[in-house]
Amino acid sequence: MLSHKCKYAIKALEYIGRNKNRGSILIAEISEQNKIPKKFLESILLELKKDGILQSKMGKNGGYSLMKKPTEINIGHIIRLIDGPIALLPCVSYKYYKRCEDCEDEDTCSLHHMLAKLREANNKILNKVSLSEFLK
Amino acid sequence: MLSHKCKYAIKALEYIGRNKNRGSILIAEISEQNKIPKKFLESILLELKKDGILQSKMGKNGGYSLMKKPTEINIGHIIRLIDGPIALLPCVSYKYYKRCEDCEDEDTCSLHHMLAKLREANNKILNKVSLSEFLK
DNA sequence: TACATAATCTATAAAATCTATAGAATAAGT
DNA sequence: ACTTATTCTATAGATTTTATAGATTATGTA
Repeated sequence: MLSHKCKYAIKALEYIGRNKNRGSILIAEISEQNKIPKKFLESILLELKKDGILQSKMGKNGGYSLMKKPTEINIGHIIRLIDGPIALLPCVSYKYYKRCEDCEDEDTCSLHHMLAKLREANNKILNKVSLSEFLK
Repeated sequence: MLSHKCKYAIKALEYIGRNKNRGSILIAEISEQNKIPKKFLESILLELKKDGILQSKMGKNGGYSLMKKPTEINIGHIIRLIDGPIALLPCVSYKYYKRCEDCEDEDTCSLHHMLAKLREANNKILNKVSLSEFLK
C-alpha cells in the first residue's frame, strides 16, 4: 500500500503542476488546499527537491515549482523515492535489489519467479505514466 | 513489500505441501527446517487454519496438514490474508475496499485510475498461481 | 540596514505496525 | 497418570510512520 506520505507527495506534485503558470507556490498554500499537514509536507517537498524533481526559492516571492516537465516526472519513480520498492520482495526489485538470505537459488525459487512476473507487469504500466497524465 | 510473516506463511505452506504424504507435520519441524521463529510460526499457522487452509491435530501424532488441495490454495489469497491489500490504495481494492476521504470522484481521479490498472494486471497473474505451482 | 517572508535544518515524539517470546490451558494418544 | 503438541492470553522490543516544535538561513524590499 502507498503511505500517506506518498499520496501527499503525488497530490502536491499534481497541485504544483496545475499551478505551473503561477510561478512559485507556497508550502502553506499546498498544505491548506490539499489538507496535508504543513510540517510533514515540508519534509516531503524537500525530498522531492533533493531528487531534482522540484526547485525552491526562499524568502519573499519564494516557494516551490517543478524542475522538470510533467512528461518527465514518472510516477513509479516518485513512489519508489518516497515509499521504497514497489516489488514485493527485494530479490525481485531492480532499484532496491537484495538477495534473500535463505534462498539458495533465485532461478528455481517459485516465489521469486512469480513476483518477478508481477514486477514486469507493474513496470510495464508504471513506465508509461508521468505527472502529465495527472494534469489532464 | 511482503512482510516476513507472509513469507513465513508461504514457506510453511510449501513445506507442508511437500510433505503431504507424511500426514501431520509438527510446528517444531517446520520452524527448524525453514528457520522460522517457532512462536511466531504458531500464530501464523493458526491464522491459516482459521481461514480453512490448514487443519491441525493436537497431542501425539498431531501437527498440521493441508485442508485443501494445493491447486485450490491461491497465493494471492494467502498474501491478502496475512498482509492485507495488495492494491496500492484501499479505493482500488476489491477485498479491502474503502473510499478515500479526500477524493470527490473516483472516476475522475488519475491516481485511482492508474492504480486500478495495476490491480487488474496483478490480479490477472495472481489468480492463476496456486500452491501447486510452488510444489513442482 | 532593518524587517518581513518563506524555505531549511535539527531534534523530538506520538502512534501504529511488525516481529517475537513466555507461560498457562486444552486436547489427544498411550 | 503421563507425554505430546496445539491453542490461548498476554506482553514486549524494534521499527516505521506520521507529525510537530523551534531555531536557522536565504531572499526581497522599504
